[in-house]
Amino acid sequence: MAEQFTMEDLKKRLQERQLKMTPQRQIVLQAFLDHHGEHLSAEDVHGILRDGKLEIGLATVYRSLELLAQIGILQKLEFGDGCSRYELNTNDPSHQRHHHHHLICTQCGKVMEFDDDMLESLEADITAKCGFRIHDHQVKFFGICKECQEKGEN
Amino acid sequence: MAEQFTMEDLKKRLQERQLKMTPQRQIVLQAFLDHHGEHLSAEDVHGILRDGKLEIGLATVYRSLELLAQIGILQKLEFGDGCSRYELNTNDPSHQRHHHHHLICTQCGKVMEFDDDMLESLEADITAKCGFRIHDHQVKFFGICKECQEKGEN
DNA sequence: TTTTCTGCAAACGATTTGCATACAC
DNA sequence: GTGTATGCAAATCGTTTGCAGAAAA
Repeated sequence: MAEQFTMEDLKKRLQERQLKMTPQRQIVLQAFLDHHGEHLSAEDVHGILRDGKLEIGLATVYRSLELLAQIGILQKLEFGDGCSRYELNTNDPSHQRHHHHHLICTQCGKVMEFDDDMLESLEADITAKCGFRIHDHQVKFFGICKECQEKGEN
Repeated sequence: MAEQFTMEDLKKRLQERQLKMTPQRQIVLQAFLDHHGEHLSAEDVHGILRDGKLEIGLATVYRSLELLAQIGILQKLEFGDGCSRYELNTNDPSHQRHHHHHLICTQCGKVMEFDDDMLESLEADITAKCGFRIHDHQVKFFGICKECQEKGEN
């Protein structure tokens, strides 16, 4: 079963790599825990923390996001809106990756999610044919969301 | 059968939209025809044209790339290397999209391609469940390419 | 105490924009 | 001729970096 990351998980992963547990790294993770399921940019995180009266330098936000992605707690995403976004990974003890794809509406820009693990067979196929050892995949679908379709019918 | 775009295709698509056929737009398309299968950035295209003694402003390259993508001749790609890249679409008269996925080596940064049209069933599934009308998809696989695996074994 | 981290401000690089001129139609 | 496109340079915006001081281990 997929679970959420805790501060303890963060501490453990940092210690394993001789990295330090700092309040800044904690509050960046906290922002994602408080905004579960959202795709936050560095500016988003900075604003969320600022609103919560938690001061942090923007450069530190950038550094923390990259670090949290490197140690597997966050996933870096590119939706083509001019900035990198991140989402919380699932903390799955069985090491099974839990995948969802992103549905990007080309009209209103909304990003929805769709759960699916159907690409594993495709990955096996690619490895067999190309010798490419796959660690991860990202799938983006572009189209028009239900709401925009309904608006367009008027 | 998938075919290449020609200058006539470009002219036709421009005229359909009251846009003008200019030498700059032609040479940008020509750069992609001469570098079939490559993923070119704005700087790449600018350099290719400059090497061919074809002067063009960098801003015009950016504007042409965006325009060619909008009229369906190019496909915009994001590989997370800090710049947008474009590749030539296939000009398929039967309107069947011809898909390939990108395999990105996280070690050497090389981008390979893998032909596959297996996501159509997944698209139908998404449309049925979410009412999202899909126009296109992009799939990126991250992993280690064959060569980097062999180097790592030493 | 030693090493790493933070915050600030400056630097950076890709991309966009304003505007006068040039060109396609 | 009319409206659009180009080229240039300046502006913009997300992101990175150098460095001195602060904090974790």
